Amino acid sequence: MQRPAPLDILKAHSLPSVVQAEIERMILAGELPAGQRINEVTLAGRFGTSRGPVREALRALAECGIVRQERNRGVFVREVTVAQADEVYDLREVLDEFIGRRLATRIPPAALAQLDELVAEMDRATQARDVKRYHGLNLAFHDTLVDAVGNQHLSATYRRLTKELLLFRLRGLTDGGGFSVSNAEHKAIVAAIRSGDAERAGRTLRAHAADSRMRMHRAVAAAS
Amino acid sequence: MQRPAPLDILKAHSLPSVVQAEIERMILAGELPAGQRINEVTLAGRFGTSRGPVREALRALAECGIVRQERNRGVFVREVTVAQADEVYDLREVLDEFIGRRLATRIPPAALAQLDELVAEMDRATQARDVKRYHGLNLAFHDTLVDAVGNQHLSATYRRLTKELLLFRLRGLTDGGGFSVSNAEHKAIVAAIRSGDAERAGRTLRAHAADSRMRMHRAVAAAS
DNA sequence: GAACTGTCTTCTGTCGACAATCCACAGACC
DNA sequence: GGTCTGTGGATTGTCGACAGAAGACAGTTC
Repeated sequence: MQRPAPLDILKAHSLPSVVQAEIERMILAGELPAGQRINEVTLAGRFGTSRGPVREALRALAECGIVRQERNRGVFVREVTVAQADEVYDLREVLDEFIGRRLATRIPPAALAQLDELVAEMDRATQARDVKRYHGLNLAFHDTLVDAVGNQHLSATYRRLTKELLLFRLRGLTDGGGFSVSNAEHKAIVAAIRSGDAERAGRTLRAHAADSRMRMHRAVAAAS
Repeated sequence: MQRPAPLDILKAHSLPSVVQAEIERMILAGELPAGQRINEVTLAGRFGTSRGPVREALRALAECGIVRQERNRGVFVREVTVAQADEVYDLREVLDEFIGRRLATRIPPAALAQLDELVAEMDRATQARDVKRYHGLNLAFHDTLVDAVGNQHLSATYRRLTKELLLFRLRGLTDGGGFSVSNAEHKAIVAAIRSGDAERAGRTLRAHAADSRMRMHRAVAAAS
């Protein structure tokens, strides 16, 4: 995954693009709570633009499911239900298994090294009790996995689903309960991939996704 | 999958929505060839609106990958390369297998009946040598399959991929070579699902996707 | 006291206009 | 003759303004 030249970055990022990215960041960071109504003029004022670019950005976010649009009523931060999160987990299990099977037979050495590094970092974060850093590393770990496959459509699909799950976790229950994902699972994943056994790697990654879903259900049950 | 009340349809379909749907239709119908530059004023004139709604529609289409936006240069109908189509097929195989496994154990009777009906219709279309009708029925067959799972995220993801493949086929080679997909495969799929054997149904559907990919490669090879 | 209705405010939906940018073409220079 | 540069037209990016719908509030009626 090579990144474009610095000059292209400035040219590609039009005003609506950066507005879109910023709104998405605000939502995923929890600054705009789920269900919250989004006021166009307020946002435009915050960004120092007119409503046009804001509307285009919101339209794009609506298309990828981050916000919901109601005619003549405005846009709202999408509220993800438990049932919908379950649907997403169904897909994630399938995609994760695919990722595992593929990587077991053809993972780029650089990606494998990066996974080792991330696991080590997560160990350090665990020792330092740095939950926030651990969480970030965990996301990076899965991003590295999916990108290592080298299928951009897969990466895009996976990221879309991940965002939705992130949105769901913001729905109130702050899942934050410590190091929810044990690093041992991550080590098992890397080991399975390194073994070259497609079946085993696929099974391990699918189990990881299933565990994640189980934790979600437990958190929901505990909150209600 | 219940459809909204008639009143909601009018209320939900805002002007940018219908513009978006119409542009998408024009592209997927081949009226706007791949790589073609899209002129905003022309489109706005055709729809009798100003450029605002058209811009919002294009923005949404760019987000779901139908068109490509270049800053200060305009939007172009997306050109799908063979490599990208291959990526999509990788995903389709995985999703199709999932669909098969799920449906084998829990397909709604109504959906199964509809599949039977569609297969019968395709037989009739084959006898009548109605290629266009057969193609439409084929799309409906797969739509019915994916929707029968009852996972809206799966349906949305699958449709996105299908659109991209449709876009690819429009790229010049008109795949049109008769009844490219044998109805025998469809019958095998329905039979496998009806048997309740998840393994078998998954395998059958995955093979169907793989065959589709092979046909694509052959068409490309023949065209070059 | 509760429900209904009319008005008022706020916000979205849409439009036309202006500025900035890019592309094509013609002319000049080497 | 080929390449570079300057100009003109066309198109996009952005803005401010107006019309219309939705919701809130108060007044009225049963």
